[in-house]
Amino acid sequence: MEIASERSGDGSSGLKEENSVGDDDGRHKQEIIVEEPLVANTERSILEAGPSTSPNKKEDEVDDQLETAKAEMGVVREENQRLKMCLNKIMNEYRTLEMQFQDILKQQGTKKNVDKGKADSHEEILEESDLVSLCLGRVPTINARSDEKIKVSNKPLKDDEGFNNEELTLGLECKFETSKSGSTTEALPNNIPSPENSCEVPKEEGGESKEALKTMRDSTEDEVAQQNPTKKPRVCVRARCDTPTMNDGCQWRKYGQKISKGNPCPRAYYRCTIAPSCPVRKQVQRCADDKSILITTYEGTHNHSLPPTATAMASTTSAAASMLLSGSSTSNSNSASIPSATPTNLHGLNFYLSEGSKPRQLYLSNPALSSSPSHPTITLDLTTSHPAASSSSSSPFFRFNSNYNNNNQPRYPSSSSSLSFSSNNSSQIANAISWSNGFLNHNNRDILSSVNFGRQQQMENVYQSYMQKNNSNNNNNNTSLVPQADTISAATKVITADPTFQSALAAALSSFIGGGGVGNTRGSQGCNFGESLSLGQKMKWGEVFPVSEKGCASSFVNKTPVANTQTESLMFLPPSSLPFSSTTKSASASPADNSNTTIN
DNA sequence: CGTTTTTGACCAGCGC
DNA sequence: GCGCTGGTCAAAAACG
Repeated sequence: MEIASERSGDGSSGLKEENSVGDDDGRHKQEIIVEEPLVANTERSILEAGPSTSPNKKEDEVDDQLETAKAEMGVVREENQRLKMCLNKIMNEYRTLEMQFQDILKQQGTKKNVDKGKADSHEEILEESDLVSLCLGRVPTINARSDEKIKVSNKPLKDDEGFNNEELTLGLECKFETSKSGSTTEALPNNIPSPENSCEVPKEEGGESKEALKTMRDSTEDEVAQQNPTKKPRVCVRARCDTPTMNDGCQWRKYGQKISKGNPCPRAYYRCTIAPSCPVRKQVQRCADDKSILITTYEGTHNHSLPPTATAMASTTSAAASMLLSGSSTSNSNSASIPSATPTNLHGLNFYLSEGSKPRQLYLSNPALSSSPSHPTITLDLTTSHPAASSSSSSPFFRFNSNYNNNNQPRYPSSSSSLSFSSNNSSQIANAISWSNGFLNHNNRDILSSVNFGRQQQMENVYQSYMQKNNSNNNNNNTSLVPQADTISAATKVITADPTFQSALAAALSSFIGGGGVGNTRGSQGCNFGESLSLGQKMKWGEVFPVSEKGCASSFVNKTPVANTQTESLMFLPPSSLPFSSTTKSASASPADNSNTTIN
């Protein structure tokens, strides 16, 4: 379309010729004009070539060539006529199909309205998303808007971009949306109830579908919170902690306490006191089954600057919440910083996250907590005793749980598994996480990238090294270099059952994400999530856990500061050892139970 | 004295 | 409409 227009602009004679045909459709003109400059150039070249021959012959030749050219033009005109008719036919068919499609959509929307008693927002949202899918796939004849949509389809998302960008995001997230209407090819395999499936599309905002769509596109829970305060996304963190609260670096003020049903332990309500207007709140409650597990639920996004120690958890929760908000987006490209990976058999949602040209993935395992269906909740499980562990993997280090995910079916094959905290054997990669969040922070303060804990095979190397280390410590030098599967499994259990390891890992992860620092909260008697590693912002596992063929590195903390804080790529590349012997500044995730994180 | 915590009351949403 | 439950408010108490 654009090429045709440009070329037609060059050949003005061709344009006149074409206009003389009497076309009544400008679009058709442009399509057909593509052929015209060639004819005009031919004529021109013929005329220009004339003066080199004798006058009489020259005139005859010119006349012949003119006649030939006219004949050719006639042929071209006929061809143009035929093309025009074809185009008209195609356009008519297209319009008919479009009308039929819209009728179908309207019928579906009407059904939904009848079934759910909800207002026009459904229909409008469907129409919008449908519009996007049509635009992305249609022949370039619709209008300038569709062209713009296609043009912006590769641009990074920005909150303040206009409607076009919003439509872009819609298109990218059509998997979630259209799965609601059952018209997508990549709908969630999960048996997710459709109202939940749409994630953060505010459902009860009838008549404000544009706002709702924008909310979804912006992928910030603040937007959602403003429009729909009752459905803020929540991020639930489960961690073993002996202390009343988990120190996440932020300042909290307790404003309430309740005994919730089904749990003898009271639930405490805190709100952030760093800024008076900060909307962030958290709930802290002990797990009823295992009181050593502290369940901290975060809600909202800080609207103020955070101390360094608070950025860890804030970024984490923001990332997780935004994952919920953003749902899925792109599915076909890999981040350059993420190594290629084997296809994974993941038991859970596979969230594809996109930060401009850097899509990343997050795999969510099976749902374990769904305490509040009205709140989209994502759970970061830093424990190993969770009941859901047995269903997805033996003992994953980390798990993300989402109450939107209702079965165990893998969603997408992993094209770029970045973090594989698999603790199972080679046939099963249970939890691969590519975790990033810089794009999730609407204040653009905490720009983080991916956390790559390597792949499943690499974790086996961890086990091997760990076993080797253990064997070495036990003066048992007869061990095979390649442990058996049950040995690996046993080692896995030992490793993951160690709360020190979990806390250290949590601390490391949080520190990687947030940049770690020194805790400063008043009531910092809790587990330290933010006050943890002061690691560099860009690290590789090979640096953190120095690769050694047989041995165990003495320290896994090597600082590798990076100047560019906007691309804090955290990659845990193939580890061949698991030397969790902490050094001075390392891994004090919780002063209560893991001030010295050493696994022996 | 300022800040935080405690705790009963109140309100809203939801299911029956 | 009623009751249950989760969440919040606000006054009083506690703390540093």
